[in-house]
Amino acid sequence: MERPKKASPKPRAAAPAPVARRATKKAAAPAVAPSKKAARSAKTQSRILDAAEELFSLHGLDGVTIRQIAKQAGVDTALLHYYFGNKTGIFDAVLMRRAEILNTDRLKSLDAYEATAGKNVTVEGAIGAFLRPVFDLSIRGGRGWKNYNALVAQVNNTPAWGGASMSRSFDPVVHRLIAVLKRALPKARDADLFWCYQLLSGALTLTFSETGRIDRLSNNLCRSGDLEAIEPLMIAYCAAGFREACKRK
Amino acid sequence: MERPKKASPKPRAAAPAPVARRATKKAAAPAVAPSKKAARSAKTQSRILDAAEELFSLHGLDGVTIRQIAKQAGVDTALLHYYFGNKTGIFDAVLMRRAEILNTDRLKSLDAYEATAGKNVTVEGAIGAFLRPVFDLSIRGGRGWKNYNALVAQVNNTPAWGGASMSRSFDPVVHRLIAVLKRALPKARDADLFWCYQLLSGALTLTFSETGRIDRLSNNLCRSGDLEAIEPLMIAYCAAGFREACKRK
DNA sequence: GTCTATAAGATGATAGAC
DNA sequence: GTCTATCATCTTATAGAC
Repeated sequence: MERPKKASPKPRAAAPAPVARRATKKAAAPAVAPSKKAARSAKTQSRILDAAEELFSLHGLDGVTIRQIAKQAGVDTALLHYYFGNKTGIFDAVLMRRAEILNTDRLKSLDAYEATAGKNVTVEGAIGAFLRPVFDLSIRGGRGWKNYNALVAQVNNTPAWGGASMSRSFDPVVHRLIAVLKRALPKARDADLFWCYQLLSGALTLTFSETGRIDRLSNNLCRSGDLEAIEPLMIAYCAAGFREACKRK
Repeated sequence: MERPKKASPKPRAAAPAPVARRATKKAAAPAVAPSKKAARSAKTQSRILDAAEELFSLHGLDGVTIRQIAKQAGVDTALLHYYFGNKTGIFDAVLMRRAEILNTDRLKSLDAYEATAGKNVTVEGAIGAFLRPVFDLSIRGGRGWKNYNALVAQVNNTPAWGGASMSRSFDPVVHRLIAVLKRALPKARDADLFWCYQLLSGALTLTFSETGRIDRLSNNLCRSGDLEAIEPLMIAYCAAGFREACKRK
């Protein structure tokens, strides 16, 4: 987003950060009202983020206007600025909202796998523990998670607003995955493990982008949205890939 | 690109298609001038497409304005409309320009491999024949090919302007690849082959998007642009993946 | 073929009423 | 907290001079 734009004339304090201000509210207000208002506010913000998430996942950061988001969320554009400051503020909020949840799930999954596998860590097991949470959320988490994953696929492949966001969100948990994989592949070179992860990452994000291309390509033999079918196949594919590519020298 | 825009008020004949018009030019013109002019025109169009290719590869269709393209190409915006009609006309022209070349190279490569391998077709061989042309062009074809490949990576992962374009450009040669692979994996189910191709496609396009993420993730142990390093590793990885995933039932 | 000028409208952002 | 109204700017696209 480094388009040559008018340098925002008045760089006033970006967003009033309503959540923070709520704490400083005068205590004279009725006991029930504040929490009720807060709940309402949280709900509105959620609606805004849901709408933004869906639109961004379809058209990318620059393909969506503030007005479109506001319209789809059923609120006024001014509210988006009130809550999130500007357009990139909305975009970042969309990305952060679910990243933490996914990271927590993945770390728990890897921890649990390592604990039960003990000395017998396998490549399939490690990759499965890494992939299962994101498949679970996409399959059972509702449309929001599907939209989020499709958005991540775009971010992952877009230089301008891609690399940095992905690193910030996901690098720690990837390092955790690599550490587990090293127990199954003790002779593998670090560089090869990272390269293999990149191949896994590309395969994963394209799968979640669900563009419908595989449907056309296969004459409807495969369906983009059929995540149940692709999950076990992907684990087998990537595990074999890691094993083979990491035995080279 | 289905943003709610003013439906272009005057749907006049899109582009004057200057190349076509050249043929109908009055023959009274001097013998040398027409071809000289044509060469100049072709060069200008090339410059425009080069600029558009680079900007689109960085920011996507909606992240680039006609003015930016014109500025980078060193020409006036009106010229872009003259040659390509509108913005999507430029985008399509960018995608088509190199697609044919790449497809031809790939088909030749697969034909040559099948001819020399005879009965001994291997998964590595087929995938190598499919991948080598695109790696060669990216490594030795200059910056234009790098930009094009990065753009394809975005298109591949963007639902709105993704699935259809990719199918139109690349489905035939993918079917050719699958046909060759079937000779190495005669027992594989068609659906599994298509799914595996999707995993290969995601890995391939992310590699060419060169977002710099792998550099950060690996603390500069791997470099996004180091295609020579990733090519043999990718062939080994994907071949092992195909073999393993296609033996399931 | 290329440029100047401009139409016609969309966009991000803000101020201020309630 | 939410809405109305609006600014200043940017956008695509076209007409017409040369």
